[in-house]
Amino acid sequence: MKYYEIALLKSSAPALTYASAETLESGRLVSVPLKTTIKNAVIMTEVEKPAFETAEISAVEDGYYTAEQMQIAKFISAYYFSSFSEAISLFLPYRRGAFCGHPLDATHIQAESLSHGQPQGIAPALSSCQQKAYEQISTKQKSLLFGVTGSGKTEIFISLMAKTLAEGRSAIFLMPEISLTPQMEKRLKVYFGDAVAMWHSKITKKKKTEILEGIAEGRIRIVAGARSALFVPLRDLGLIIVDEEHDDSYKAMTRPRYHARDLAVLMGQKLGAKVLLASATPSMTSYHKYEVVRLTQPYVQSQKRYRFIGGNSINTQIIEAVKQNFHQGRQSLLFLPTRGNFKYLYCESCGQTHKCPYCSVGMALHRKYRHLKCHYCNYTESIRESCTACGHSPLKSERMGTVEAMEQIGEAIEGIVIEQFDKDSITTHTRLKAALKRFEAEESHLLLGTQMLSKGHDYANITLSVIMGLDHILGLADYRARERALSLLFQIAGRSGRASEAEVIVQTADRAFFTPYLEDYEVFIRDELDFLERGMYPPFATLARILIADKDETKAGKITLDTVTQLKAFGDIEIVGSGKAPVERIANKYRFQILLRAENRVPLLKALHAVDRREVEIDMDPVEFS
DNA sequence: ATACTAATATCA
DNA sequence: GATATTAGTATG
Repeated sequence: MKYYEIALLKSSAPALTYASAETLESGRLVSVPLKTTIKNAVIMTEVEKPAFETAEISAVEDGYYTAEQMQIAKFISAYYFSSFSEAISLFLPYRRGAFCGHPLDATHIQAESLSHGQPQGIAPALSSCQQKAYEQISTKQKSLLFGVTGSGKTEIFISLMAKTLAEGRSAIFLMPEISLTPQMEKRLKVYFGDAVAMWHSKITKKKKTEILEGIAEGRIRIVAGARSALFVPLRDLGLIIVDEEHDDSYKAMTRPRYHARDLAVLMGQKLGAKVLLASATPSMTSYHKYEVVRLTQPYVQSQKRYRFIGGNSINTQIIEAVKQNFHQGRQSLLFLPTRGNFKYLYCESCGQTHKCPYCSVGMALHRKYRHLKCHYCNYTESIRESCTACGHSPLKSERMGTVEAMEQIGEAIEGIVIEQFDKDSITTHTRLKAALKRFEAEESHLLLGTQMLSKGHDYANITLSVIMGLDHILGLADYRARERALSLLFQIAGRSGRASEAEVIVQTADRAFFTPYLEDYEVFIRDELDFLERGMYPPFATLARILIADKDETKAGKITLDTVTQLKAFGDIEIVGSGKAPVERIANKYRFQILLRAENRVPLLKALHAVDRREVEIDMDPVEFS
């Protein structure tokens, strides 16, 4: 009998020991009995016969994790403070393919796939600028492609993928959002046909099984999609592209709290694959850490005129601009960071805002559904006419949202058709496609929405962009507030990339912040890196956030204090702050946080591995501080 | 994670 | 005192 430590899949349980008569390698997929059920698990290491009773492994399954997958999972569990089980569960195991279980022979695949008659590997023609960038990228293991919207990054991506395939290797293409996948799928299919598969959480189970089969047989060689596409079992990985690399959606908000961009870089190094990060508004960290390849000359020349206006809601200036543009038969875009009618109700008499009973945040007004809704826990209640605290009536509505903006503009401009573009309205793939199709066909005239609008590719014909609510982002207690506000402005302005002339209206009280940077994001990056260096923020330091949440406020407070006390013993880390989280309560749990900083990750990891992790959640390299 | 157990709240 | 709900713990 041999004894093995195993990690259960899809579980947070610690390593357990099982017996088997067979010799099993690390990474092997098995099933084991636990309590009354059979669970999937992965072999970690062989161990001595333990003192306690052991059960026997019930079956050896045909899948396995490679040594590299096991090593990367080990890294994830150590760096992002998850169990090994949780880390390895991110990955999909390899399975014996159609080639009798032998590692796939690269030349074999190529001959196979080319014989299917797909238009594979025929790269697009590149402009001289694109060609230059392509060549620069080719010589480097990893690099950052910095190019404005409409500078033709996609052609470079496709050329790199074509080259990778021609070398008999495979590629992963990451995008920050599922909503971006359809457009990219269309473009990739033209060049790579059935060798491309899209992968994200909304792909059905059946489809995923099919794709995994295709991967195992070597038919599918490019996987494109959201974060989870990084973990598919492609063989001979030669290229990982992370598009819109600045986007915070790459950071997982549940355990393991990994950053897909950072992990892509690590995996590329480990697997000998090229890594390309790309953005029109690169993150400060990537700009600082990686070699920058610039794609300066826009593919399509687009002149932008910026106009700054005051106020904090739809005003005549906005109405007039949209109306004029509409009457000229052109399309507009309007961004604001709030959903519904209003973000909260405010009592002018006692100064209270109407709060969710389970969270310490205001209830948003959704007039259409005749209710108030908490955007943190989704609790809803009927609309209040008077203040809960003092009875004063009526309540004042604050911070306009998408629905309210639509109503006001719709009333003010006769005949305008507005497309609501936020997650209340775009709930499915079909709706997304329909909205974009209507807009493309010019059946609608104004795209009005939240963050969703900033992502994605060009919306054909937009000649006017209105950006509201940037001051709320600029005012966040977040060391990246400036970056977030400016990159958002650039991303939204970039949506009108194809129009030869476009106006951008920015509603802000802090015009002085934006003006110096409008022509060139790189000017901002240099200033901002200075600012971050002086303030000792990433990339010049490493941050970690500890989150404590409990129904019992006293208990949560005590855990926070105890943890702080424990951390004080470590002289080489700084406790930047501790106490109540900015959102004190969510779903009836009281939230506390501790923010830590160190010169680099080493002392931080050392200290954090000493704290009791049963009652706290550790978030390395946090991007969210609420 | 999940099944099982101990502890505590709820109730006739 | 019995039963429902919740919190805690071990799982191999």
